[in-house]
Amino acid sequence: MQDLTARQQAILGLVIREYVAAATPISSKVIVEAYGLGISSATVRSEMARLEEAGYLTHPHTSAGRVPTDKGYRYFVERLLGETELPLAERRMIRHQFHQVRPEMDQWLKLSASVLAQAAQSVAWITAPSATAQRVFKHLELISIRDSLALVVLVLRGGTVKQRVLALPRPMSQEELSRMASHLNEHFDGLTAGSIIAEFTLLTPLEAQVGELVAEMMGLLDERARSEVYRDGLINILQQPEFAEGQIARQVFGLFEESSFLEIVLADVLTPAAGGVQVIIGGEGPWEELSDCSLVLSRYGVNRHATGDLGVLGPRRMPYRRAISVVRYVSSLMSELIHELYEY
Amino acid sequence: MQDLTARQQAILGLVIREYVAAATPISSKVIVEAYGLGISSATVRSEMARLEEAGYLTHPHTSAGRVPTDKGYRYFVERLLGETELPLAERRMIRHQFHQVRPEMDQWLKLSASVLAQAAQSVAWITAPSATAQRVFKHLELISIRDSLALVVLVLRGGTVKQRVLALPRPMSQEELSRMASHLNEHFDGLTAGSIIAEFTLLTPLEAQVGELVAEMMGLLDERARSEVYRDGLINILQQPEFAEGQIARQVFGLFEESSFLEIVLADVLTPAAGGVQVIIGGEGPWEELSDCSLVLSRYGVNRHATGDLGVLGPRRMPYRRAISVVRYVSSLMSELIHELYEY
DNA sequence: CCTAGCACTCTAATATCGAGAGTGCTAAAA
DNA sequence: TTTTAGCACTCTCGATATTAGAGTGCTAGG
Repeated sequence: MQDLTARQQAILGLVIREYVAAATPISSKVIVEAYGLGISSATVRSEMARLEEAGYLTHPHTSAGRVPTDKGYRYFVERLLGETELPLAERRMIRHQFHQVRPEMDQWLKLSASVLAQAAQSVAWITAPSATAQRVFKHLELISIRDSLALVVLVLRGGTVKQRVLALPRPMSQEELSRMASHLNEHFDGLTAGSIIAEFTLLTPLEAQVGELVAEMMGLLDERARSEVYRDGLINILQQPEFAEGQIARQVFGLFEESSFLEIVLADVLTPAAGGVQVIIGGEGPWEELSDCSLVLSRYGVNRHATGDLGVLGPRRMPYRRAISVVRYVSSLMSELIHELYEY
Repeated sequence: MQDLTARQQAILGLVIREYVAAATPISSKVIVEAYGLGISSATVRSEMARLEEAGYLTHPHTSAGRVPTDKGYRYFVERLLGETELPLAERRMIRHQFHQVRPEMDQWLKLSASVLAQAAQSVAWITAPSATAQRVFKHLELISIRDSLALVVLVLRGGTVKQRVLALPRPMSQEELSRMASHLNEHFDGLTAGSIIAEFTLLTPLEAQVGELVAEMMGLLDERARSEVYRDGLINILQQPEFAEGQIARQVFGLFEESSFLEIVLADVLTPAAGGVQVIIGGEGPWEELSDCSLVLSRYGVNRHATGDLGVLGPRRMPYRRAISVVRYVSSLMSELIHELYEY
């Protein structure tokens, strides 16, 4: 396909801008009235006809205005977006919010989802960062909850903390538990889950049992973290006129709630091009049910150590520039925070 | 109002049953065809007319079937419900699910919401149990995450565990931290948040700083827990024909997402009659937006120690018997689990 | 007191119609 | 060659009319 003229680009851009705002097919008249290009509606019409021929616009029916096609949106996203960095004021505000909350991962995740949803006026989600590197034991603590119930607190190198309740075979005092913990700390220091299991021969049966739990916690981290998805702005999608009739909304909703769907997105789309912001427009993705939706997503985190995914989902008629900006910014902010937290 | 005859009760019950199932006004014909009472449709009609006169049924318009009023539902819930215990098989299944997950509060809460939503085919929510009794310090652990960042793990009497990251004024080794922790454990053992603050004069500035954090964690527990609400089944409400048009669904949705709303429910409704299952039908509650919804809710937990709230929200046309059964059962199950956990 | 029968009412679905918005084309103007 | 004014044409959308039928209320007879 040969490229569009500057005027065609302008018109395509304006049609998209208007359509995103109005959610109704855009006529040539609207274009000339709203943005006085120095041309008449007839000229706009003929340009529109050419854009339609080239596949960037389409017609719901003969006497209706124009609507962008997937190809049109795609061109817009790739060629006409211009500056996509979030304005400084907004960056400041978001950053400020992050400094307001307690410096803990779940707070950040919740806030990320909220910021994304708010800024893009779409549904937003973010997965907890999961380690892509081998997990390494750092410290273990055993705390008596009551007679034969103890709390295992596990700290990994990098600062991840996990806790789990352990039923003891017999009542044990805090002193006993502390002794056992310090013994295990000596043994396990700097080891991975696999090597911990190899140590079992040197331990008492009870210690081995704790070790097994520890290894399990280390191993399970990834799966568990992956299933931890924070969502926000579900209500936003109901506001959109394309989902006014519950039918479609319900479908999307269901698909989105299903956690497996997100895993597939990650696997299929994000892995190849980790880092940048990905945009999936309407039917481009392999999901029938999402053919009326667009996704803007990105991977965040520190490569080879801890990464997660985040993004927003909205109608095809999405404010792409805004969505891309905010996804990019939140993604980089989260990466930064993780970097700080892990202090590599 | 004088009481209904047995036949009127039967007809009222059948109308409600049918209406709940069909979501469409119920005619006299349907009643005699579906449930052959030994009477004709004309008789049913005249009984219906009397029920309408008495305020239990209503007419959308002259030539439509009957629909229950709030008063009709109320009568049904209070007088016609019969056995409301969940069938044994179902109780077993639910209990089994609870024994499948890890014995941790957040797992239970998540599962509760899911079970409620599933069983009542409605939106379900549950708040984390928050202590109504004074919190008492049990144990503290300080774990080095990296140079000048430590993890504070706090265990309260009763088994609640909370963790928080603490920025240290200078780098400290694990040994130093452990020493400080054991020192603080001696000082704080068995104290409440208030008494902990009184101890500060006997401590080093750094220890006092940790103590302050601990006191804050103890004090904040309630508020924090209250804001922790688990939801499930949001999709179910979209299935209901009364919410087919996004408008109303959106309203309810928004109200429900707003956490403040739940607090009000708790305060207004549950406090007076803690324990039993409460049913709020349609416009009975003070919320304009929920005039088309019904709530079935209950408080769970161990009185004066730790209680939370749970419930389901659905259209007025709700399967009350089922909803009440499952709310009651899950509530009692959670109470039991908490009781076990706290082992009073 | 119950029921069969019937007139009456109101909805919901379908068809019809006209207004208006918007296009595509053409012929003239730039 | 490109732009524009003008106009015929098309199609949707909302309003109105029409109709079928579901369901009631009433009455009179069992």
